[in-house]
Amino acid sequence: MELDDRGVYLLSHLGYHVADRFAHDLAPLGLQPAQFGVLTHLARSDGRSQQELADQLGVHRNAMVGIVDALEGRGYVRRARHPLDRRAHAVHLTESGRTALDAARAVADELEASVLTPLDAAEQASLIAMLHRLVDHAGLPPGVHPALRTRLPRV
Amino acid sequence: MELDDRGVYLLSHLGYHVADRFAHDLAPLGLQPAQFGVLTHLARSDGRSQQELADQLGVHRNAMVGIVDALEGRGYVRRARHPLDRRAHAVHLTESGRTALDAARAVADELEASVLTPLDAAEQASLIAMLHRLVDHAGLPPGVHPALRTRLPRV
DNA sequence: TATTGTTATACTCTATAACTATA
DNA sequence: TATAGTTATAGAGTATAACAATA
Repeated sequence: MELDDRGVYLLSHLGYHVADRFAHDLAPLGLQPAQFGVLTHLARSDGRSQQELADQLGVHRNAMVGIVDALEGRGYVRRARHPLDRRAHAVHLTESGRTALDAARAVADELEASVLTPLDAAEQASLIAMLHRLVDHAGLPPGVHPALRTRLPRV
Repeated sequence: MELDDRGVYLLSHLGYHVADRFAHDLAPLGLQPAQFGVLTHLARSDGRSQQELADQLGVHRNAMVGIVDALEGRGYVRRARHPLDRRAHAVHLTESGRTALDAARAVADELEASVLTPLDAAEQASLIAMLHRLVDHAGLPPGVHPALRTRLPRV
């Protein structure tokens, strides 16, 4: 049995490749995958505290400081007073953050199309459905995974 | 479009998870993924130099020193004089190295079965065939991928 | 002059702890 | 006493450079 015939090998190989390409394609927008993750969460529910964001992304709150710093430095989010807890910051998506998120999503769509090119529409749907079942079975929490944790594109 | 519906997201999420579990399951054998990779290559063609092994695994020769050190320390390989080049070492798989490799392959088989449990035999074959096509299309070199580069199981 | 294996160094990342201000 | 955010520190991991032996 060759390495390349194992599903686990193919999955991890392809998974790393895709995560790597995503980080690389995202770089021109000044975004890292983890930062994209934060923008995504904020788009669904704005004004989260850093601790909440950290929990949702599966990172430590210490690391979230730097992520929010970077996003704020680019004007993609702003820290505001939290209405219920004066210890916490309410992190808000700005207009340019919204624009950046849309651009990042376009990058993800292009990558998706590029990676899945060899499959026709029915095959793509079938693949995604099967991957979904595997993810569910593995008990992986939605929206949180190690590739989003850090990772700069290597030059 | 939710994150979880993207193929690229599912692929990277699952890929990282599988690589992580493999490293974890391999640890009791005293092997890291990269070391498993070296044993696999030696099983196919014994007596390679460290430089050749480094090329095949996609790591730097400096890093191969430590990998071979670890394998030699456990008695899984031995460094011998290279018949053609006195600068180089010929790395040979030992009997216990062969045993360890077989055990590691069993670990990989168990992981494969565990991960793919939700799919019936036909679906598994279909998934693997599609992944194969995606890997080929992405131009990923066989037998070399980042997850095999290092990675200790996190406690 | 280039290459193999090796070692040492520097750099990056990550994880932990510690501090403050609130609760 | 516990928690949110922050900062500093230490530890691990990785990459780069430099060296001796040989080609």
